[in-house]
Amino acid sequence: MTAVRLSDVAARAGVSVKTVSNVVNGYEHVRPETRARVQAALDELGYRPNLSARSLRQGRSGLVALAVPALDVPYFAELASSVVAAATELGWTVLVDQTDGDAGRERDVAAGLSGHLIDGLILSPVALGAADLRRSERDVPLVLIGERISDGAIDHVAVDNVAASRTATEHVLSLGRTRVAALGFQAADHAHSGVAALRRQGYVAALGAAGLAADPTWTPEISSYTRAEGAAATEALLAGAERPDAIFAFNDELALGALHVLARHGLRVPDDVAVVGFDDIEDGRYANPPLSTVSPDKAALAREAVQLLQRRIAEPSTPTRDVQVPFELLARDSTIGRR
Amino acid sequence: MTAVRLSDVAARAGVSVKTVSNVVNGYEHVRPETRARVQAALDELGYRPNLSARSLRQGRSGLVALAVPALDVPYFAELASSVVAAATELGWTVLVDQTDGDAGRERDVAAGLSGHLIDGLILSPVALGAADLRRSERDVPLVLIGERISDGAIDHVAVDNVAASRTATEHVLSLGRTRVAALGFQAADHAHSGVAALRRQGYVAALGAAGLAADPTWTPEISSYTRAEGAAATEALLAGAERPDAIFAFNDELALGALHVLARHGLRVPDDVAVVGFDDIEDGRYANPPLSTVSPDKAALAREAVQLLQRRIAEPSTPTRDVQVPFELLARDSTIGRR
DNA sequence: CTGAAAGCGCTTACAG
DNA sequence: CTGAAAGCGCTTACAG
Repeated sequence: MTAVRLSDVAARAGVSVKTVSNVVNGYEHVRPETRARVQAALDELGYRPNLSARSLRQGRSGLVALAVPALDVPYFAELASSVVAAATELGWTVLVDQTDGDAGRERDVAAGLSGHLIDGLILSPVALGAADLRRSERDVPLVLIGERISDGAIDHVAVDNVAASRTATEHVLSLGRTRVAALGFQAADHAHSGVAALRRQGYVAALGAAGLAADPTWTPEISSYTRAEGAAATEALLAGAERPDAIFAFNDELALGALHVLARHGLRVPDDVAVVGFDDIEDGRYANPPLSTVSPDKAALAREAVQLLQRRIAEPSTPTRDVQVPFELLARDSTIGRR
Repeated sequence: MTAVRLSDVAARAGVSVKTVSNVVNGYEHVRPETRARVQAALDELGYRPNLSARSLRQGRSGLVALAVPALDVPYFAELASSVVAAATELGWTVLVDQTDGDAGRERDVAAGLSGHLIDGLILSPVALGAADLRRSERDVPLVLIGERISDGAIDHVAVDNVAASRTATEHVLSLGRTRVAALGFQAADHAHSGVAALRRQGYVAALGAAGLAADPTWTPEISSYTRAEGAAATEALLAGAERPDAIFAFNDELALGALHVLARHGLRVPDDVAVVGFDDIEDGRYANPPLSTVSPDKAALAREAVQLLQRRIAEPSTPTRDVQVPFELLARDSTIGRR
């Protein structure tokens, strides 16, 4: 709590505050011997700048926020980790915030985290649509991540969910499966997030191209993308008259729940039922059997989001961009068996 | 970027800045009609306080930091989620930081996150010992979480790792297993964290009480607590002359790696090998088979940490405390089979 | 290359 | 119950 101020350092070094500030901020034109004297004083006193003061003065804090629905959801945890890494390289400190997928929290966060504290925000929205976000009196540079809810009015980075979902469906179809259940359909009032609708679209398109129609009995509605919901929905599927021979889960957690229930029922994966997920979270790689999945390039997602934000902060009125990052289908044991 | 200031609101409402400040901060003695007029101006202008200015003035920011080694490690992700929830209840905003288990980063973070920006810090150290932490010129209230590296000089909250580890070991011994391997021993120079040493202690104690000795062939050294390491160590165990009939992994990720390899080798869990982990991460609940584990009360851990920090911030010189939170053994299929 | 001084937006004694 | 003014620690034109 010893609050060493710039002026303390200045007194010690026998120079003005301005000169100390110059040294601290790496300003070029300081005489070497002055610099050395100031640096010595800085070190002796253990000076560290007061960021509140600096931020008040400059109008920038060097803080950016990342807001995700939940930190304990593996996908978001992995994403957060990547974003923090990418932002740290730029010398930013990241304030990670948890919205719980709550519209109010998302709005608050989009409104600038209740204060002129952050220079920018990367938001993974669930509850809020593009319209809400545009309407909200934002005064903070914003980049949306992971959802194609943007209508072009806000910078946005995501994977092509429709194509990716179609690829996953085609993968199990190519294995000769014809009764392909989908886990992830949501009732209209839950489907704000967009992801559900987009992945559904890809699934239906792939079925259609194969001359198949989506069968409502194989597309149970679920309320959240958790293992528990995946397990419950799979139980329901298995209770039906005919058993699916493949399950495409719209995220890995749903798939892991499905795997759990299939094992409980003594069904073999993939022989009886093939399972493919989406997200490529680490859990899937070590599941029994290892989970096939669509792997979005999370590092690219994070990198692009941070770059878009940097650009937006530097030039607030630059045209918005919509960046797509690549994905890849990882065929593991849960669809193609032991290699 | 419309930067509405207190003085703008004051002008609009026809009162002084002081009065607006009083209303914003919920000061009691403001005449109701004045309050109403100010509130109206506040709403119309969409005023939001500048936190940098407030923090500069008050010396407090309302920000606390949580520093964990990695956000994408399930245990820390779940812990972070709990801490954020507990802190939010106090009206704090949490800045989550990732140290990568790097000593330099931990030191920086302990030194106040490079600026008088945060009011306090909850740190889950890996690389730094109590001595380092005490020595570092800290000027920020600090609470340590999860490791018993504290020597009483710093507030600390954790589970009783020795007792918990002993309980896990006793559990498999009580099932009649006698060749109990342990996954989690670390070479001395990796064992900074203390957790490895403490859990090892509990394991050895339980074996000893059962008249058994720890056998080096069943306690392979591992370098990190990941699924990959758990898998590799289990491969090594299975390559040995005699097979263990139980594995106690010092965390669930190691255990999940073990489960993966046991399945690959066609071994039945728990019939051939029982497996018990530590941490109770969600992945374990849906593993095949579901993973028995020691479950520390993470919510309590988070709550206590936040309370200790609140107390330390309010009274910087209050005596340090060492809080232990309860744990519970969850016996699931991986040790006791299908119920 | 360096200094003196203003001002970022807020809160808080101090008056009234 | 309300106002005028100082000051938190910094950066930045403005001089020299």
